[in-house]
Amino acid sequence: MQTVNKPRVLGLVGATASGKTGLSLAVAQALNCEIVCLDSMQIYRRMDIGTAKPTPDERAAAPHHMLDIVDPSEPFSVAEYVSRAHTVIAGIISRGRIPLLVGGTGLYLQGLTLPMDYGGLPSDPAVRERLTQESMQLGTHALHQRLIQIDPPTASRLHPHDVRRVIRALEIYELTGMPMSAHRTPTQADAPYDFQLYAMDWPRGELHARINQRVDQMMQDGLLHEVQALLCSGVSPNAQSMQGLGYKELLPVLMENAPLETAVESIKTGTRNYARRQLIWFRRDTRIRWIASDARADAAQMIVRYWEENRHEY
RNA sequence: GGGUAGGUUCCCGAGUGGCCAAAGGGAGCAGACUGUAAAUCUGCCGUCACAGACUUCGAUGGUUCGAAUCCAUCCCUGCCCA
Repeated sequence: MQTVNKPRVLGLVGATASGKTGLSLAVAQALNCEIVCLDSMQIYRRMDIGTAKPTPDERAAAPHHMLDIVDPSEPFSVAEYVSRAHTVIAGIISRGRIPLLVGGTGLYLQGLTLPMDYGGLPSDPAVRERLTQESMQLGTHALHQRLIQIDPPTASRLHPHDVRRVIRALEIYELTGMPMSAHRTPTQADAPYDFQLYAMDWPRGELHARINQRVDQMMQDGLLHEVQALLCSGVSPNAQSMQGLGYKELLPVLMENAPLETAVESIKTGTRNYARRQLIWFRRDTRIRWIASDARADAAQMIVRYWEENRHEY
């Protein structure tokens, strides 16, 4: 393939609560890896319990990167993640060690894989704001109609209700003068690394049980206090970080005295839904090797063996 | 024991004679996805040999051309009185 001269990168992806962290530590120690967080919420400081961030002990087992890199009151984006992660990965490689991506944010993996062409185009707050206003006044359908005029291929690809994407498509046109569909679409061949990816496969029912259990554990560990502390420190309830699972559901409990039980219940269902979306996303990534339930125990050894066997292939 | 409000498809919950396999929501399942992605959005969701047929709305029987909707009896649940 064309991956011959590309640096190799290990990756452990998959649904929440599928056991990525534990496995990552085993692999990292066996191969002398440095772990790179691939998670859109663990990047935030002071959000430890709700994001199931690796503990200090776990972090001591191997170097971790891309954790605690932004303040919860600040916004963050894929592109920002990608550019910082590329730097981190390059550093690890230059140190002669192996980068091990660990996390469940599919879009971030895609960003690392494919150059984000017009994705390199920052969102213009003014344009974004104006389009958002328009969508509220004229309705989302009106914006979609406009998109049909300027960029038929993208308009037909996007559902009229998908405001977020319709707005971004319009934004790209306004900012570049070129419709979204006219920009070139990056392919797998553009990937800067040779990825070796794994994900843990679980029977759906078992995964759900693990999720429920994990949420209960988070509550016991003081998730409510964590959210409260964030609010007290001045983080706005509207902050992007507060949209995270486990955070957004507890806000009404703290601010409006909503019942805790139902909030916890909705964290669980929200997390289950999220896991399903992660699975759907990763399922279509043919590079990923799925570790079956019965192979879970030897997963680390298998990953290590495979890595070493392929060392001299190029 | 008396009174009263109810029992609807996995859950909540509309529906009070035909337009009802039955609104809506949730769950579940499938899918989309390029600068908010733990987000945003879409589809399916009684069964089947599925442009049609079949079985459902606590149970049984009845009224009617026709009932989840009306009547009778019975079973169960909440609340109030005793």
